[in-house]
Amino acid sequence: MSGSRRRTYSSRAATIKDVALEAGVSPMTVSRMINGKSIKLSSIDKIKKAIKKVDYQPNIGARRLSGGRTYQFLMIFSNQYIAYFSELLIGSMSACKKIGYNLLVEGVGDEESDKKDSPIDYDGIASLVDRARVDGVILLPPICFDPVLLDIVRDKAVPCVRIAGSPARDINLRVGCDSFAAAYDMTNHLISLGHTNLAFIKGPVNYASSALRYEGFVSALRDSGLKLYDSNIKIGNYTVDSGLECTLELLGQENRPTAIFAGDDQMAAGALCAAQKLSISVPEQLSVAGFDGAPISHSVWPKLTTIWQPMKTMGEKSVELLDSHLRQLELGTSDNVRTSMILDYELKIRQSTGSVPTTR
Amino acid sequence: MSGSRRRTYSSRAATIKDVALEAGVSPMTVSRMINGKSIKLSSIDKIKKAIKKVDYQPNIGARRLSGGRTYQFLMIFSNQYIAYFSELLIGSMSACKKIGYNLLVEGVGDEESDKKDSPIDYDGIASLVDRARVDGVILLPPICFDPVLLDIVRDKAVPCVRIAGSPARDINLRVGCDSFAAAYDMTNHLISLGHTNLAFIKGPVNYASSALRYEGFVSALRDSGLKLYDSNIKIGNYTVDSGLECTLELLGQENRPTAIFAGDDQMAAGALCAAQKLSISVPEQLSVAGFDGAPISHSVWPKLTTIWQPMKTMGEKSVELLDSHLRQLELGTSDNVRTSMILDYELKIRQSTGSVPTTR
DNA sequence: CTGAAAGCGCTAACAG
DNA sequence: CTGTTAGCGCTTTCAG
Repeated sequence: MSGSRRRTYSSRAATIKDVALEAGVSPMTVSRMINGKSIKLSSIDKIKKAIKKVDYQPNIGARRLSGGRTYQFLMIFSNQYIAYFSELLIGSMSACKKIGYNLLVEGVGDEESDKKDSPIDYDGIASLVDRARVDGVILLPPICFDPVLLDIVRDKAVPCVRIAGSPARDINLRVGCDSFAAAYDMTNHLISLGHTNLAFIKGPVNYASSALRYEGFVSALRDSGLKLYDSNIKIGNYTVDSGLECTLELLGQENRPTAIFAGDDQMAAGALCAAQKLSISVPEQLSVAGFDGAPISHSVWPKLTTIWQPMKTMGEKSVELLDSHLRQLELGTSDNVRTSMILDYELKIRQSTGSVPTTR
Repeated sequence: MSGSRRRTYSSRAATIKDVALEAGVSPMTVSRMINGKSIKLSSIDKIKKAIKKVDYQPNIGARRLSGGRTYQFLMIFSNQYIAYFSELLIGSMSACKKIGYNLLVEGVGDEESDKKDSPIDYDGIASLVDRARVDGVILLPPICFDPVLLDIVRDKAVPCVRIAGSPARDINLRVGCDSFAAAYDMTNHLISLGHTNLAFIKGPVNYASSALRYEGFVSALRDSGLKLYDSNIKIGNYTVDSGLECTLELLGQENRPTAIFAGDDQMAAGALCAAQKLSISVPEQLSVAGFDGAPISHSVWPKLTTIWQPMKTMGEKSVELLDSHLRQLELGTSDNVRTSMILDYELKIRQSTGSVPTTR
């Protein structure tokens, strides 16, 4: 008969009491120390040693139960882009696990039809985005541009980090890449290949990222003294089909472009489809570039030249940012500063871009 | 002055007490009901209604603190297929949320190179797959076929559900689709289009799903009295590149097939690439079919005819299966039965398959 | 089959 | 700066 009280499993994990006993202080002092509250004289060392000695790890369950925090973060994403964000999700989950947090994930928007104007269940979200339920919110693009959602977050006054290419509204926390610079770089790559007649497929006009990417394109053109034809600007909606249609239009005109820079990889894949339909070979007769480094970018042929973004890291950083913000809030450290964490992107040159065709 | 006691935030979340009050029973009865313990007379209905009315959701922290369970499930997947499983992941997460569980997600295998034989960190996994840490494990393909992993799970004696097309080893819980039937159906679709010279690209030989899909293909051929040429069977590894290579070989031979059925959508996409490379138009000169209904299947052109599987539902069901198994264990209900939950697939006929070419 | 009592590990509130 | 007290929401005893 094993004399264990409850679980048949191994020995009980160390608690704050064990640490207190070992260090010769009260449990409360240990608790404060762990939470970085006010300062203790010299006992700080004793406690640290005690923690190590008994191998103490806080019990989230208990913390959540007693403290004001929920130890939960909520990530909100658009169903439409779920496959694209899986890496980011994994990154956030692993970061959460590290700091003893739980990650809730909520998809919004209609999965079947993205035709409708606003299929977002704002009320449902509002009930989730609440300090009583979560300590913080992570907003993924493109819903991080949604004004209604932004209002909800501000009204609920819950800490929030946006994963986006630009600052916005009242949300101070952000992690992202420099979309402008990335688009600028990509455009220069195209220009360095000899292209002078470039086209751009923008994303939806209400997404800030679309604008930034477009601006980067325009700036690079301007800085190289190249002309930008109005007819070379199309607007898609980040879907393969829209990329296909826009490209069909682009290639149907006289003096058609020799390089198409799509605002994202989906549309770039669509551009590839269009080229195929018209029997225009890529990259020999047409260069196509994407943006995002999405899985699809290496599932098509030719593989897409694109801007790769560190999705996993972005997921991790967003959680860490939220956590450190929370700590500062707790300590009362003033923290009304905008914090943007800008990560490095990578220009991935693959097979979909090449020199400008010589035969005209 | 708002009279709230602790948090300045909105109203407190519903507890078991609220439910008890609403239903007119003691909290204990509610607790028992939630845990499926012994049966209550008629109050079972009242409690159910009360739960809905007050919008009650169990507090994991509290449960974990008092009970012997960890209220955590662990999902293990292969990094390589992360994008494909995002839907499944979301399904599992939402199911977990519903039953008050926390979902841990662990990716295994090298992300960069899938060349190495076995880049799986078995020791790391072993320390996670432990009753003391998680109440159950969900194994995704293809790692759910990994013998070492299967051994670990059995040794740790932790409840486990596999998402797979076939039963295996000592793991009793499974959710999946009937891969054999699906492949059989797809093959018949191809045959009904008039094709008589069909090829198949198998997945890795050590995956049970590969074998089943192949068997379905072979059976359909046999049942239609069609001949199967050895040269029309190729083996890929579920990547675009392997699909491309296999197809190149397939189309390079004399008397080449008019339809290619790839074991998954990635390889089917590769087949499309190969056709494009050889200027063979799909579906006019060649039909291509995939399997999985992965995101990529509608990102390519022409869109892939494929077998769609209800990934989200599979994710949900896997959690529910684990949960009900746990309940039965707790109740002492004998439960050494194999439980397979087989979900419906759908044959999605899209643009990559068509009638057999008339011009030969 | 049901209820009451106790306690899981931790932290907010209040004293010292 | 520190300790005491109480209680978070739930489940495990243990009585009815």
